[in-house]
Amino acid sequence: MEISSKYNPVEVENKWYKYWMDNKFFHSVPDEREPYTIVIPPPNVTGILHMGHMLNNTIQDILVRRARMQGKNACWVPGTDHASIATEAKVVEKLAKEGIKKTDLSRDEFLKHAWDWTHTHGGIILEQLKKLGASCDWDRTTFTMDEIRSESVLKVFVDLYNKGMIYRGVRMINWDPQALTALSDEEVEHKEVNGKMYYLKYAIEGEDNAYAVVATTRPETIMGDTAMCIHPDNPKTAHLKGKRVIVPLINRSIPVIEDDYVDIEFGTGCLKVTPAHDVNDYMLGEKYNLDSIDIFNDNGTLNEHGAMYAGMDRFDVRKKIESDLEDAGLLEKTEAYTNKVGFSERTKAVIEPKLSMQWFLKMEDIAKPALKAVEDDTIKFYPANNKNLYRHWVGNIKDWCISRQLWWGHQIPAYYLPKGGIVVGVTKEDAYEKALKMVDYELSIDDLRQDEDCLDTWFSSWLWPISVFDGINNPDNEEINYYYPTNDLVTAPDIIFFWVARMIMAGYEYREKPAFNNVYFTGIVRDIQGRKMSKQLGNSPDPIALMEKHGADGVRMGMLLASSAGNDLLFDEALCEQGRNFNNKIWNAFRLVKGWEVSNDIEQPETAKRAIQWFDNILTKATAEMDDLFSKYRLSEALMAVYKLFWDEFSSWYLEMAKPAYQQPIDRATYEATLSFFDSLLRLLHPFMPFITEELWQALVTREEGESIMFATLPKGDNVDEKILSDFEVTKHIVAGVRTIRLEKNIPNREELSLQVIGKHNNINDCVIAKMANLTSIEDVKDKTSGAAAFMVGATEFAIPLSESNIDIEAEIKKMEDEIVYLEGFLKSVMNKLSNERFVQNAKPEIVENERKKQADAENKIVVLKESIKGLQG
RNA sequence: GGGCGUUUAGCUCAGCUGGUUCAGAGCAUCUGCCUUACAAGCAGAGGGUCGGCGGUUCGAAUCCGUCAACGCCCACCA
Repeated sequence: MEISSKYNPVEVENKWYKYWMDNKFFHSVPDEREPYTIVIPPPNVTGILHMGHMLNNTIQDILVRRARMQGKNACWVPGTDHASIATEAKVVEKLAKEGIKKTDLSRDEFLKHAWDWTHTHGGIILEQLKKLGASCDWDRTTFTMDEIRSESVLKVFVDLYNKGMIYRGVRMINWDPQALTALSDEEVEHKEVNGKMYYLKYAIEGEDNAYAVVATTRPETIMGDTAMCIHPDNPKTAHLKGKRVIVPLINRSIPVIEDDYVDIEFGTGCLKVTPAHDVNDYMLGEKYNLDSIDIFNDNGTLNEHGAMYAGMDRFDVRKKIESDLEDAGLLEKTEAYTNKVGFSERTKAVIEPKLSMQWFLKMEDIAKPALKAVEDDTIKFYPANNKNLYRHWVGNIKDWCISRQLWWGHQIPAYYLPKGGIVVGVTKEDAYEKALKMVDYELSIDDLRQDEDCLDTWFSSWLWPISVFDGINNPDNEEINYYYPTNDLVTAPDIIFFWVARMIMAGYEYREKPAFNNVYFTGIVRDIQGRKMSKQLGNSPDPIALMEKHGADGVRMGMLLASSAGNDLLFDEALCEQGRNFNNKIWNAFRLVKGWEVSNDIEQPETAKRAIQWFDNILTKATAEMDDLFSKYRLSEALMAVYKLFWDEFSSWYLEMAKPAYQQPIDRATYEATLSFFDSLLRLLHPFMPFITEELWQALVTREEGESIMFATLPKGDNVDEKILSDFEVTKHIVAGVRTIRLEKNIPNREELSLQVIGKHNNINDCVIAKMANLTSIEDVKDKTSGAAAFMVGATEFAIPLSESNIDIEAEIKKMEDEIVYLEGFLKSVMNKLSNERFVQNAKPEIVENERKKQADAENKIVVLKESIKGLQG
């Protein structure tokens, strides 16, 4: 045999990807067809492919390929994200290894390093996606910091500023002491941490040996205390009213204030107030006009306000101050305590609340249309329960801190004037022109000083569905008008706030249209034990290695099999094996069909006619099922439907029926029908498994250069003849019945048998039964041969006369008696229902009718079986 | 502390508005097969009190209540 019995994906996959690229099959330009658009969630420019990307992009590719095969003008736009914090951190780390400190570099010098890094490591991930078969329009590859995208970002900033939606102000923000930047609320993860509750003794001024005890988790912040707060109605602390207390160790006197913010039940009833380092304390500070003492440097060490701890790290101070307080007799006790601590989503550093001057975007108005769109299903979420999450967040939205103290990103296009004041302009020249109109003094362009900060990465990615078509800079260009709104967005639910919600807002703000019609939220890829995949655990397989081992098609299928809609996915490499096995199954079915010798002179056997008629219907039915499943984004189930169609219906049933006898040629009509079925199956499979389907589609019949299954239209799911299908189900049961008897009686398949039918039987598929079960005859009889092995399908009994050695009358009787016992139990439950007057009165007529039918069938079967037993015994 | 979700076969999951072929699928398991496409395979089989309890109903995996376990999101209790 010249074709290997094992499918070898690797070379096949490379070959066809190149073919698709060479022919520019992924490229889309606007035309008269209906567009279908997806924008990729841009991966970090210097990132590498992980399993989450694999899942996400497999799903996108399935959707895009399917749309393409539905005749739509499919456009999947790829690109990468500059990932401000993550990339800057990597570059800083790399420089550190070379002994270079970021602070020793100028902004321009640093950016040169960052661009070098980006050019060296950038875009690797896109190359990796090609291995997966991603049919992105690579000619459209964009980057959030390329010229068009950068200009878009700056324009939007200026526009929002001019509309009064962007403002600058001092607020309590989340400070990342490692990345040395402010973060938005969304970039902070709150986690439970086992720590201690410290009970500190604050001496009461003017009283000897009298203390007010404060419970705190952060003793290192006492140097920032500017008040102690009690509840006005708390009798336990009433004696402190109007007093002052002394901050331990540093002996500074602070007032006792009263506010009902304090929880009487919690701790000691005394709260230390550190306005510079706690959001609540800050609010108290505002309310009572307290001083704010910032005791931290930006990197989390204490500054000069930290007194004897100046220069030490905040966590070292916590340890040190504990023993110092103890030595001073000012630590009453400590207790184990669990509280929630904020961590930087990127650097994992503990966040420090910090009072700081930052840029903010007002969210209230911009959020309104975005809330409505999801609420009224203009934008549909799959699974829909994410709507709750979305509604809650968008409904309670706070202003977005958009400035970052980083260099890698879009520098904020705001310029400070020498004598105070800010101008905002896309370019320095724009800003200068504006500035000239504002000031009454001599001003040169060099007098303008640009804000040092850059914008949050998400401030560029929220424009993505628009900016990739240049719809910000050229709002009326052909592409944006054609491709926007995009159709589907496929993303992980953990960026619903970061990205999805904000894209919807930008969509309405700048296009007055939804950014996309549907959002498909994938699950999170976990390992088989349900743990998140992480570098630390080392439980994330290398996607490239997986694809080399099982083929991209196999891995795609493995991913999808595990990802039932709306659930996290427990990835198991065994699923890729299942995918690979399926590839092999398809491959071998192809080998069989291609191995047939075709003859024009043979008449088409009846079996083949029946098989073709049946398969035609079941194919159509499965197609309709898949259409329905796709419309609900239940891709995993759609794959399973076509999997079963191919493996069970086509391979195990159809091909076995259509197959000519050993070394015999096949008739032309059956051959053509089989090729046509195979072709349809490959089309249905193509979105899931692009490579093997292209390989076989090309080899199935002679194709022209430049043809591809990518553009073959999908089969239509029409109405089917249910009678043919249900008749065939009975046929299958009869065949299975014979096969079971062969197994039980140890009768080899090659040994021919005959079948007796006792009772009603539609003999339309008898030729099929004979072929599939290797029977010489099927005949209606009144009484079966004594000792024949019998089985029932419906109310009809089938029997196989056996040779002497196989007859076991006892066993036959036992089998039938067991069946009778079961049927009698069943009958009893049916009768219970039917004898219940309220059931007969209240239930729908067809339900009652059905129970009657069940009763009749069961009674009938029991009669047949009893007769049979009598026959055997007699 | 609020809100949401999940709980069905050994595993991963389907089961829409309560009643037909409602207890299912794939994988895994077991049995028999190197049968002339495929042992990465073929044929067959077993396996579940639908998380617990209570209620509504002629009838509940499905509706209601409650409890439990797990998961996620949000929130300023030091």
